[in-house]
Amino acid sequence: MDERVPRDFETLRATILDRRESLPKRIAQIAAYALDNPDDIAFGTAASIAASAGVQPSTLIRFAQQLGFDGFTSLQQVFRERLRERNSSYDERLQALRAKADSGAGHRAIFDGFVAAASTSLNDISRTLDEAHLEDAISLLAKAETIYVLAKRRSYPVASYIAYALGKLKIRNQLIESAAGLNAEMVGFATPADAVIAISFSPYAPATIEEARSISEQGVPIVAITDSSFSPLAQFAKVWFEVAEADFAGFRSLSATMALAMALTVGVGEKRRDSGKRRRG
Amino acid sequence: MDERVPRDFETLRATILDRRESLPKRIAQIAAYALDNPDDIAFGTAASIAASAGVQPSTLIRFAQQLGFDGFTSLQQVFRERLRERNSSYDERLQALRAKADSGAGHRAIFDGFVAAASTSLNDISRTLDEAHLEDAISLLAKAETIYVLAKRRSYPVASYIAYALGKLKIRNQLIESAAGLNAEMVGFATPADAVIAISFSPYAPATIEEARSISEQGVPIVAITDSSFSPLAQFAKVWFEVAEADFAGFRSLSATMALAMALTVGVGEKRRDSGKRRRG
DNA sequence: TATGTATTGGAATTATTATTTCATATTGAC
DNA sequence: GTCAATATGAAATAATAATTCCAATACATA
Repeated sequence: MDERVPRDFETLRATILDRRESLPKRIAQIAAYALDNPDDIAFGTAASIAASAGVQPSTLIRFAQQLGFDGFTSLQQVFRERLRERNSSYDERLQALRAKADSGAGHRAIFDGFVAAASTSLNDISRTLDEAHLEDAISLLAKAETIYVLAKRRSYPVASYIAYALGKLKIRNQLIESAAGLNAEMVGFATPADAVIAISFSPYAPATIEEARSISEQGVPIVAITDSSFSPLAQFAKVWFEVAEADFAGFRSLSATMALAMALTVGVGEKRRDSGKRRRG
Repeated sequence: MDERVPRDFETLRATILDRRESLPKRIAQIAAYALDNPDDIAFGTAASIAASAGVQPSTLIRFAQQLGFDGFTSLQQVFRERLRERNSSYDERLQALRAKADSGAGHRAIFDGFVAAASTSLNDISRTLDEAHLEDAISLLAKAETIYVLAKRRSYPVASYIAYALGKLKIRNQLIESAAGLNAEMVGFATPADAVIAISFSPYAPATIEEARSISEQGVPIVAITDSSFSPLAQFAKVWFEVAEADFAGFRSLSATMALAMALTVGVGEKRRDSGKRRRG
């Protein structure tokens, strides 16, 4: 028999979702209950679970068998394993990660190091983010006709994600790429009715700074994401955010910057939807 | 009787620690085991736990009774409740944040949501990453003459960061961009001596899949980062990673993918340096 | 509508597991 | 060293829980 039994929760979940349509009524009922209340499956007895889900214990067993398990008990193992793996608290794990990464034990340690750096950065930013700045930045950007997105090198991935997200939200935007010498002209099109998101970290890419200066001289408001108050970007910006990313193996995390970037993007999307409603309503 | 039975894990833990000195030998043994392996207590049977701890089942029951429980079963409830709460905290927090953001509770909630999604994703991946796959992927990539990086749309920011990092590490690489119809030719240059990092998540960009297929038919080994075993990328890949990113407000986090991408990149850098040393030394 | 097939409910059966019991061992006080 | 009190081991027993079975029902097909 090539019947492949799901051994981890995610596979199991996918399998259930996949077959959902073809399941008999009562089996589907217990399937839905299982995905909605995985903890109950992990700890309950066949009888108690069946009762909560409104079916007979035998149905529960048939459900398990239909998925390839030989009974309820082995299905339950998967749900228990899931809980087991989520066990240790976040801080404990982070601490363990740091220790392991420091001890330099193979490639897993490298990975752990990046995870730890990302987590640290996220922690930091959620502590230090200035809410008023966030509101200001979003208001400013929401009013813009076109949002220009300006970033090079290390910050470029963030810019490209912003551009992608703005596009999906149907917000007009222009990514200022460094393909040719066309940037200067592109920047020249911006007017005070537009706005810029500029991202740059030390060592600041000279092109980014130059373009930011030039665009701000045209009276275009800038929202900057950068790493210190000494950053040249901070001087040109109407609103700026200080984001401290932890680094590992010479590369800084992008996770905090990404989170902020997405909050700005989605925030602008929401603000536009709201004010659109208000204007129309 | 004013015998106060600990109802939550922390109280229980404190109680045990408090009485540690005065407990009989075997009871102390099971007490230590319980605090060291709380998960085993939560999921095991009296017999299996007793065996692991090196005592008789009856001792386990006596231990429970000494703490004021009326048997092993009620002691076990406390250990199960602990897991239940731990587990729900993250998912529930994310869920709560989503609800809060939906209800239009300010932009800070959106930001918090993205931070939580990123944290959750990092949490997940550091739990589920397969170390052997990581080693395989790094070995494979370290041997490549040129590393091609293939990703579109949502995954593109990751690809661009990989390309940036590879460049800084002086590792020859080629980002397959979608600027023009040149991709097909670019892909055509790859040989079995090269390698590909391909990244794609559901809904898989057709271009990515097509290019991955064609490049794998040329015998170029592929390392894929994708989101499920059903992904078409998984079929073409020599090594593939399953990364589950949490989403918020319709946008998935990239943090886990980024961490993995950086680990691959830096891992390849280290491996090359090492084997370079060996060759020269 | 008739007929075979798949699904379901509920009780009987089997299994697993917790608990109790009792014989034995250990410990500490005198 | 002896005695009493306490602790422990091992197996018997009780309890709980999973599974199976069969009759009843719903469902689809001709």
